[in-house]
Amino acid sequence: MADTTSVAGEAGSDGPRYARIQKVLEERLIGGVYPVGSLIPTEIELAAEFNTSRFTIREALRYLREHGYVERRQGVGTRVISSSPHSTFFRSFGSLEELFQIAVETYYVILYTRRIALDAELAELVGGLPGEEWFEVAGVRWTRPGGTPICYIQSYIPARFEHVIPLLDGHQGPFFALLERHSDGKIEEAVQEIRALPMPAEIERQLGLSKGSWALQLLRRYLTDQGVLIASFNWHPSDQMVYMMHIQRAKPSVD
Amino acid sequence: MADTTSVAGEAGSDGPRYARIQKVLEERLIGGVYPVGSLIPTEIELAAEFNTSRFTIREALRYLREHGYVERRQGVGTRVISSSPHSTFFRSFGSLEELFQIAVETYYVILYTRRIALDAELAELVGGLPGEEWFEVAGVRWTRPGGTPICYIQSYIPARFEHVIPLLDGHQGPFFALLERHSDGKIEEAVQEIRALPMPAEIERQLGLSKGSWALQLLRRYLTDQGVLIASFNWHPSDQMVYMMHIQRAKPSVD
DNA sequence: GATGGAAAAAGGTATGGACATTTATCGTGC
DNA sequence: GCACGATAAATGTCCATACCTTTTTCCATC
Repeated sequence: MADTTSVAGEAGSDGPRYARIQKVLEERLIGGVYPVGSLIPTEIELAAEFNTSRFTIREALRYLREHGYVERRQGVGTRVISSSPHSTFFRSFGSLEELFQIAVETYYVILYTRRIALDAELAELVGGLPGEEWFEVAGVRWTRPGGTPICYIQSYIPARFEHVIPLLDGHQGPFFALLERHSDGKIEEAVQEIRALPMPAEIERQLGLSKGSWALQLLRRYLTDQGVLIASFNWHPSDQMVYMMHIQRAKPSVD
Repeated sequence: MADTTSVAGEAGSDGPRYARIQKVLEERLIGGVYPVGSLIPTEIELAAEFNTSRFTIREALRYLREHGYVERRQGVGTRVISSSPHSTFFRSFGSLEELFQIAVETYYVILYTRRIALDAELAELVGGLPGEEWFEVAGVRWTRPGGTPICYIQSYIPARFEHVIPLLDGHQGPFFALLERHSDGKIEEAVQEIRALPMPAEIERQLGLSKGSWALQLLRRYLTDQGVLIASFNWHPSDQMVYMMHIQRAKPSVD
């Protein structure tokens, strides 16, 4: 009866121990034993309950975190954020997280920069005045250098950031964000608006694009159909991985 | 000089040790020091090289695996499968892996089953004869129970599998595959063809679908525009996680 | 009451060891 | 030559322990 290797609430003895603990905890999360918003017991407590080591508990919790059940914070604890799993695919895809991923995990190549005068439509889009002088920066986002092109992007930068434009020509990098750090530590973003647009045919030819992957087709079609998608990226260089992203539609979609 | 906490090839001392080792190994993978197809040094060897423990090496290798650089097999070693990172998103989405994920990570609810006679178009689609008696099974795939509907699916099953049809009515489960295991161990698949179709409006109403997430919109639009997408799933119950999937277009798309 | 620092609590990182399980290989015996 | 078993090698799992870092709490001080 009291098999020392058994796990409370889980009779089966197949597979590694952390997997069984994982299942037990998952059931508790789904069943509401650990309500959304609450803190679950600490690693030490769980290790005591399941009569195992902290290592094993951590392996189980790793799964729960990667499946979107909990978030963990040093000094605080493990908080329940969902009572159901989110596949990586849908969790990211159904929210802004996916675009966040695209922003930080992909590769941006700038094709050209040019000085423009805002027309009426652009002025409204970027929050400027018609006739005002801005810079237009065009680029293509890739899955990785030499990988699959994702979308064609036009960004708009106010003229007061003119001094950064030379930095842009030929820029290639994992992402694209222009920031100015002022003496008081405040960070100002140069790129005001980024439009993801259907890729012009000539650019497609120029880049020698094969008829793209699903990712390209889907994303491009979505962005196209939505009209315009505006995204502004903010990057905090002081922090290793703190990115913030705000996305809004330029015009309400018909839905 | 010979700081014991430093890592070969990496001068910086910021962040945890495994993160620095991670970067060094990543550079070697990108740079071709560890060529694609080869086995990288074992955990023990790496631990010795970096003067650290196996735990730390494993943390670093975990990252490399999760980013698509290497695959690891017990009893064999760690093999290089790519010299560049693949974001989870694009790696899966750009290939069949994504649909594989959808197949195993989502939830299938069968709406109805009915007996039909093949018309000419269907006959060609499923590889039967016009007038032949088959079964049509309609269902909706969800991200999870009660989650987001992904697509509406019609499946076709030859009449000789009639005995399995009663099992289907009301079926709900993580995936949908009907298999027969013969006495010789051979496995035969009951479901011949699965069509992903635009969801009928009445079903949408019946299910009370909110205007869906991106995932729904994108996937549905893609499937719709492609006309018909045929997928056949094969499931090997003998193996815990061996799924095979074959996908082909019913009709050549215009591209 | 506001401030600052100490202390506690929690997860994060790391060591060193042990044993289990899987896989490939090699040799032996048939 | 083939089958089979032993063996070695590599990753997988697990333990006990220690210390670090972050966050919160709370108390003493001003």
